[in-house]
Amino acid sequence: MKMHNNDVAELFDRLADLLEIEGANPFRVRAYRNAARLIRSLPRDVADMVAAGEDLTRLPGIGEDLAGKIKTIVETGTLPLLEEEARKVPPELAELLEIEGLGPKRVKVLHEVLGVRSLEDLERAVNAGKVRELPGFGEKTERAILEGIQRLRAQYGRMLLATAEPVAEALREHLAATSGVERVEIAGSYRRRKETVGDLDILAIAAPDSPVMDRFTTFEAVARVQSKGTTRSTVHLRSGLQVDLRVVAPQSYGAALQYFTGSKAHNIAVRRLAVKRGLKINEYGIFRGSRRIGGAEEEAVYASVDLPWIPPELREDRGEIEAAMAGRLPDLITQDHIRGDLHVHSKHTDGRYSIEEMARAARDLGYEYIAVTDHSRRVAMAHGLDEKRLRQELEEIDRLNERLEGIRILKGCEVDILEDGRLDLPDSVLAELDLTVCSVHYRFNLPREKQTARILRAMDNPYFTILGHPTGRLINERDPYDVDLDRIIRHAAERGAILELNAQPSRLDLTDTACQQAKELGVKIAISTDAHTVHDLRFMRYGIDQARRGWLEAGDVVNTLPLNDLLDLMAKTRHARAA
DNA sequence: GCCGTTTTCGGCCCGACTGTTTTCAGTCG
Repeated sequence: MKMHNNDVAELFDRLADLLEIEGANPFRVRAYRNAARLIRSLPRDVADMVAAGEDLTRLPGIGEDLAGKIKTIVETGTLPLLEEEARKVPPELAELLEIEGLGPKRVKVLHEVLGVRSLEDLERAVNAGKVRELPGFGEKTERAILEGIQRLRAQYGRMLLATAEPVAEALREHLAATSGVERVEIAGSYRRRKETVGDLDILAIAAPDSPVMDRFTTFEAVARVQSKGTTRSTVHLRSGLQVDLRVVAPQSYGAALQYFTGSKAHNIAVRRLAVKRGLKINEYGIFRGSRRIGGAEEEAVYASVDLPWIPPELREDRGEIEAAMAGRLPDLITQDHIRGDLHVHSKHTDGRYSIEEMARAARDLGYEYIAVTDHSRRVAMAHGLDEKRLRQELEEIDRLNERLEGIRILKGCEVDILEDGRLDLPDSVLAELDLTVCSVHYRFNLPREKQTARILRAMDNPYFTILGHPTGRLINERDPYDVDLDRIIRHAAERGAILELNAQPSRLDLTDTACQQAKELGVKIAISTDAHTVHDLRFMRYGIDQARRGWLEAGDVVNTLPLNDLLDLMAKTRHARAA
């Protein structure tokens, strides 16, 4: 079985867990975790890189040893060191690290003294009153462990950004309306606009006598107060979301904002630069010795290490520091660049509104154009269009375009990519369209080779324009289908095909790193909402967030083009393939 | 385990909060 990047990263993470419980050198543990993180972010499979004889030690954080272990993993599917460690430490113990308040030291004690191996064992030990007798444990710890077990069992993983947003904004306003509060900002992965958030990190400037902490812990959505101090408190909301509030002094606000925005890897990289310059950066400011030299504004943190301010969406230590040093940070796309939406449905298939209603809603957003892309016949569940019904829709669009001012409706179709890679409608009718969004909706479980070949073949069709939701994933619900995305992106580059960044909050398909790779290979992206209602058109901003995380600039995205330029590009794309 | 115009050895980001201590270890972010 071929080992993909996630599989390799998984093994390193497991090894890091076991080493940590064993009490190994924490920097060694970190080296494995860093490697796992790096491998997950790579655009290509390390297995392919190994097969091609590439030098893996050129990757940051990968030395001779890890390069050798990667090679072993992709060639044998396993890692002797991991198996050896698994004999010393029961691998199930790693699960206990997920419990809030339990780290490697305590897990080790639980295992060695009480023989705990699993969540169930731990639960029994707590109920038998044995845990409180251990050194360093007490009754409160016992209760915290029980609660932690329950939360872990109820937990589904990280929350969609779009799900967290309403409560996050309500909380922000609640805090901002508190007396003595000068500024409030949500930092963390929320500010970096990651597709999911694990918790919220809120930062505030407040006068010393401000009741902001009380206002925070008594917010109506709070289910449980985990800790409460003068500068930091943690609560859990009813939705399950954990929220931290930190109160900082005005002269530290910028440093704190930078620090709590993260990512952790980005901060470590920035601080390393600071150390080289004899500076210390922490959440209170920038210091030379004990003397503060800045920290009120975030820009000063970057300026202190000779960098321009870096947009939060880029702060993942995926090259943004190097780009900033070289003065080559991207000029990231914004919502204002967007001139239209190239993937929307109407009530002719599974949408809820008429074409006219969708077009007017798009015009209200300030768009120049909207492409109606109803489903093709194969998607029977959505009452997909056959040739005849599609032609009727095209006639309706002609009539609307004559009548409607200020918006142009483009003729499109979300054409199903059949199992063998053919498109679901004959070329004769596809030729009448301005563009196609071609997508996979069935047979997600094809073997990788077949799934990849299916999509590559579809791209060769002269009427293929945009690959819709390229991996089919639904965040927290459905994994991407097994497909060689690297090959697909390369093929798109060769064929002049466009890839969609589907802006549905639960799809956000392509991922940030895939966007980055597409950009590097010169593949254009369409950021589209896949709207089924007029309200869904507003999902565009989540697509923009993701695009920014993927380093995209306006010039990388086709729906920033004025109408005529867009139509020219679509026509050229077809000629390129037909030739 | 990685890494290097201050180093091939000795560093590796750093502070708050909790619960258990009697001055601090463990955990978290």
